[in-house]
Amino acid sequence: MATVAAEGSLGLDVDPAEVHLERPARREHGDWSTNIALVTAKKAGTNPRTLATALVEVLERHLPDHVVAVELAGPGFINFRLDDGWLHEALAAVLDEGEDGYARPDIGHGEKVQVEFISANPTGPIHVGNGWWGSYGDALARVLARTGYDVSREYYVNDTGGQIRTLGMSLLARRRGEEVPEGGYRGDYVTELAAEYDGTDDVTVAGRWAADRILERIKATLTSVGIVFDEWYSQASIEESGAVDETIALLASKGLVYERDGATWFRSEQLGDVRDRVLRKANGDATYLAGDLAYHRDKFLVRGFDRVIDVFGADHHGQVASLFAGVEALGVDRSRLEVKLGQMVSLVDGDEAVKMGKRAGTAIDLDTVIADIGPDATRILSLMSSLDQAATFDLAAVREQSAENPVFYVQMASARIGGVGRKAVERGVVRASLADVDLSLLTHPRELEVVRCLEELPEVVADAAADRAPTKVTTWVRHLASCFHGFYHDCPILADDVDPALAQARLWLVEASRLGLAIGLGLLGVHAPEAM
RNA sequence: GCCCCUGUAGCUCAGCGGAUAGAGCGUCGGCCUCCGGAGCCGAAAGCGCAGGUUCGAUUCCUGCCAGGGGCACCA
Repeated sequence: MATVAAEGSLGLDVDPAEVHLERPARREHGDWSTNIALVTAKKAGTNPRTLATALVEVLERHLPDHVVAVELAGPGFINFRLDDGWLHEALAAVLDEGEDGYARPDIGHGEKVQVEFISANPTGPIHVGNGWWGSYGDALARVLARTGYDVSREYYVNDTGGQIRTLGMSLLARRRGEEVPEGGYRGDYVTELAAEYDGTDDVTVAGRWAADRILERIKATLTSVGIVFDEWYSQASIEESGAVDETIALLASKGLVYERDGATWFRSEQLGDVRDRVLRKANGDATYLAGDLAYHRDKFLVRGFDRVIDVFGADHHGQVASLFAGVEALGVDRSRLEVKLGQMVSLVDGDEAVKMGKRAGTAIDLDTVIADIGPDATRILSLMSSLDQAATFDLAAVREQSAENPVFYVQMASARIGGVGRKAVERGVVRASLADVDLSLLTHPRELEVVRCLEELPEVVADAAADRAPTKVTTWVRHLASCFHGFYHDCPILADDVDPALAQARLWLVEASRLGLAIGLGLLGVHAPEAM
């Protein structure tokens, strides 16, 4: 606002996309800062410092609300120093809007978006990577839901095809008390399921039965870490509905399909893929790609999602170009599809590397990790690094040094907040209504730091949504916890020598902290315990 | 060979166009008559290499080096 007023009176030609009003990294650079002189000087035919000096003079003649000083700094930044009043107003706004209303920027405008994630084949327990990418998908969905998107979470169940027959074959072998043949699934869970199976010897029937049982286990595992879905979409249902044939026919009608060597091919190369792909094999089976294209046709053209975000593991990178080619071929603008690839996750346990391999049954189950370090630690750890980072986690460090775990650091803040509430009750202190409390008594640097942090949350949430990066929320939550611990350490709330009016203001600051933590942890799917 | 991701403090990770690059663990040194010290304060220590774009690059572009992943009529 200040910059707008200034540019008006000087008649500058500014590019709004380049001009930023931001919080400087360093406190001594003021509360807010703008680079307007830096980016506009060349067009104005002058140098940044000269232009900034002129702008500062204009601004000093009519200071905006709460601004007490405007300064030229560094290469041409204009820094604004505010009185504490703006922070008190910000705090009041946080409390006024509350847990449901605060930090809910509408950037989605009701756009209908589907987030598809995990979608692990129901041929065995899900592994740690699924859990990591699942935490991402779930948190992203929560962030999008908070920022005005109409979100649907979906798990695509690959309950058909060769792998299901392989699963059935493995199950039947175990039931006969034999070894699982080469290429089959050898995990102990197959043996356990075989003992319960009393159906026919048909491999598909046996496979389907086992897949159903395994899927139930997967659901239970995911539920235990707070990951839930709106839809479990069956691949078999797509094939059985005839949608695959319809999709191939649709592509054929556009001249994008041809026959060769007995198979049906998709001309994906002309749409950006590295080569053409098979849709129907010589044996008559549809390929995974054909089913996936039918599935995406269903997402965009039948169910009408404006946007689809697919979260895959990096090991599925090879199918991305084909998918984009297919979506475009179906007449859907490819910008409506986003594919997020989660890099591989590796675990170590002290000095020992933890093996990851699925068919051999040596993969570390997500269940095992959850049982080891707990659901909250599992979730927050998986949301500490970005999806693009091939992260390594040391189970021993999280387990044995649990007191030093970041989860505990954040939850400790939550527990301390709960402790203040309990202590207040114990001492008969009742929080007065906000209208009767003077928040301007909050002048301690530690108190103001907490407010500054809380004030940033709406922007953090908006950035997390726009960048599809829920990890930004994790960073913020840890920062808030840090600010709160500092405040808690230096600013007694219920001690005898604290002025009652100040105690009231501090109680409300504690409440605002609780609220901020609840919003942040809620977006991450981590509990905010009142006691530990 | 081609495609994607990553190289930031001893270790694990944030930051991703701005002014003196952050956190946790580890190391070293302080703080408990006080609401949970599972905390707080301080110190040492870092942007793989080389060009380019820019007023300004850890951040964007190119090349190189190193690591991970992918290139099926499997899913």
